Amino acid sequence: MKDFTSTPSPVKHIAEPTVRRLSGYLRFLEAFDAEGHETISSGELARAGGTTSAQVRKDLSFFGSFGKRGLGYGVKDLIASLREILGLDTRWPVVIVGAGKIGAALAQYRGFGTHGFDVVGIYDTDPSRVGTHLNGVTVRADGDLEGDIAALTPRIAVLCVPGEAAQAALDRVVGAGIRAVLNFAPTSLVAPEGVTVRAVNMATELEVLAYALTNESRD
Amino acid sequence: MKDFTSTPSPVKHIAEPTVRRLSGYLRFLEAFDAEGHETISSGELARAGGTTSAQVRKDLSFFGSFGKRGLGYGVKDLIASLREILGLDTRWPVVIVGAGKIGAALAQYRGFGTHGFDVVGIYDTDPSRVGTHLNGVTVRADGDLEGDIAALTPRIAVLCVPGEAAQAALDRVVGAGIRAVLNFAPTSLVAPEGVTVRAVNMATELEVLAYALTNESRD
DNA sequence: GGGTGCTTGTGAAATCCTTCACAAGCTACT
DNA sequence: AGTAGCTTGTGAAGGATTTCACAAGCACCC
Ligand SMILES: NC(=O)c1ccc[n+]([C@@H]2O[C@H](COP(=O)([O-])OP(=O)(O)OC[C@H]3O[C@@H](n4cnc5c(N)ncnc54)[C@H](O)[C@@H]3O)[C@@H](O)[C@H]2O)c1
Ligand SMILES: NC(=O)c1ccc[n+]([C@@H]2O[C@H](COP(=O)([O-])OP(=O)(O)OC[C@H]3O[C@@H](n4cnc5c(N)ncnc54)[C@H](O)[C@@H]3O)[C@@H](O)[C@H]2O)c1
Repeated sequence: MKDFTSTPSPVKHIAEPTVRRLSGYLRFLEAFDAEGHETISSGELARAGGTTSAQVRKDLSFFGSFGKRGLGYGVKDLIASLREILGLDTRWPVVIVGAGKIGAALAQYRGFGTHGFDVVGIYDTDPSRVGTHLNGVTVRADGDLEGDIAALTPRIAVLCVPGEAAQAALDRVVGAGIRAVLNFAPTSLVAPEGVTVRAVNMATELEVLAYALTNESRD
Repeated sequence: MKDFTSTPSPVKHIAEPTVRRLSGYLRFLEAFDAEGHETISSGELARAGGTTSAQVRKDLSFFGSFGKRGLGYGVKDLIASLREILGLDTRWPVVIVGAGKIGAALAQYRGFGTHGFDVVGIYDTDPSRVGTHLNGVTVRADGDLEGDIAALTPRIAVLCVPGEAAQAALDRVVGAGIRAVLNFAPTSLVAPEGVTVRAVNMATELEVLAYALTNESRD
């Protein structure tokens, strides 16, 4: 054991790849649980997550001891622990900015809700879209954004506006108090310190694939 | 200079994070070029890409010397070099499997085309969707998949089918010769050696944000 | 033509992440 | 109760990536 006298919280600093893997473990465990399994070994989790058993154990050991030696991990227990670690023991209200093709698809995506995220508002500048219904949520005018964020206190915003409008949309949601943003526009945004911005960039994903195909030379 | 007598190709092995950053540089450079700038320094690129100037220079130095000391990098030259490195000096035909909300949004996404990827086919099992047009491409029956892949020789497939159907869809496109896949279903897939599968997982992205918010304790 | 100010390219150091290897611990079975 | 067979948890080693720091090079100006 280390000398933890100066760190009251048990968590020091977890790298993003680790958090991504934890999320992957959680997703597989939910399916595994639905199949009726009671326990799982680090090796099985590793195969599902595309990593190694040692990596799985290391990842989990950052947060405590969840397994039983000789047996493995209790599936339900591990799900609960991972949910708590990831901050999913509460539901997260989310706003979507931009009700175009991608914004609408996301608003109607049920996977959001089953993972603890609730779309509480979706906003668009186009008057012809305002007032339409998407999966129970009504599209509202973008002028309502600040007031709604103050009232509904979502902590995450998803940006689905055109690239030219993305930085302005980010500035607005940040100004309204949002500190975590998922950006679908293919623009790199600058955010103030303390605001986490993650980008989902289709072009980058395809380019990584193109690179892999171009350089598939060896083993 | 190193001793390269045993490596005919100048590229040894580039980590995926590096490729991702290169893709980001390229995207910013295209916008920077459109604004009429002639040159850019590693520091400017770093700020846009959320990294450091040393990182930018290291990333580029894997592939050669593209800059001029005291001046920076020629924007157009660097764009051309990055395109070649990433394998974007040719166009990539792509097939989409699943013409639902996400598949349709992607098929109509113009950003695909402007980055060198052409949607040459989109497939669905639902007879009511087959025959509809999306951005100039007609939805075809999923039975046409193998024949079309043989005829059109796309090398990348994008999976937009429900989670239960994703592994089967992967197996089919791989069987038909595809070796690079972008998966939107929230399922972890197993692919044979030599096939690159990348997953875009909304739940994971949001969970990383939730984790960041939950542990936003320290800078 | 020499000096000044910037910026690149790159070894070396530092940091971060992954893999290895094994003692410790649990269960089940004889 | 003792033993056999797995599987976890974790220091230590190993690799990989990032950061540091600085010499070398170019342009512009006086
Ligand atoms: N369609 C895709 O598959 C896809 C894929 C990846 C990324 N993207 C990106 O996602 C973004 C949206 O794409 P899309 O295909 O949904 O485009 P879209 O044109 O269908 O939708 C954009 C919507 O944003 C609205 N809008 C514009 N400015 C706004 C503002 N300031 N505030 C609120 N709403 C605003 C528009 O009225 C429109 O309804 C783009 O940046 C695009 O590059 C799209
Ligand atoms: N909608 C979103 O915003 C969103 C976001 C992230 C991930 N996803 C994932 O993307 C996938 C598709 O989501 P969606 O919202 O577009 O669902 P959807 O139901 O609108 O579309 C799925 C489509 O796939 C077709 N399909 C089913 N089996 C098929 C097969 N074997 N071959 C070809 N086509 C087949 C269906 O007919 C349907 O048209 C799902 O796995 C979902 O979890 C969706």
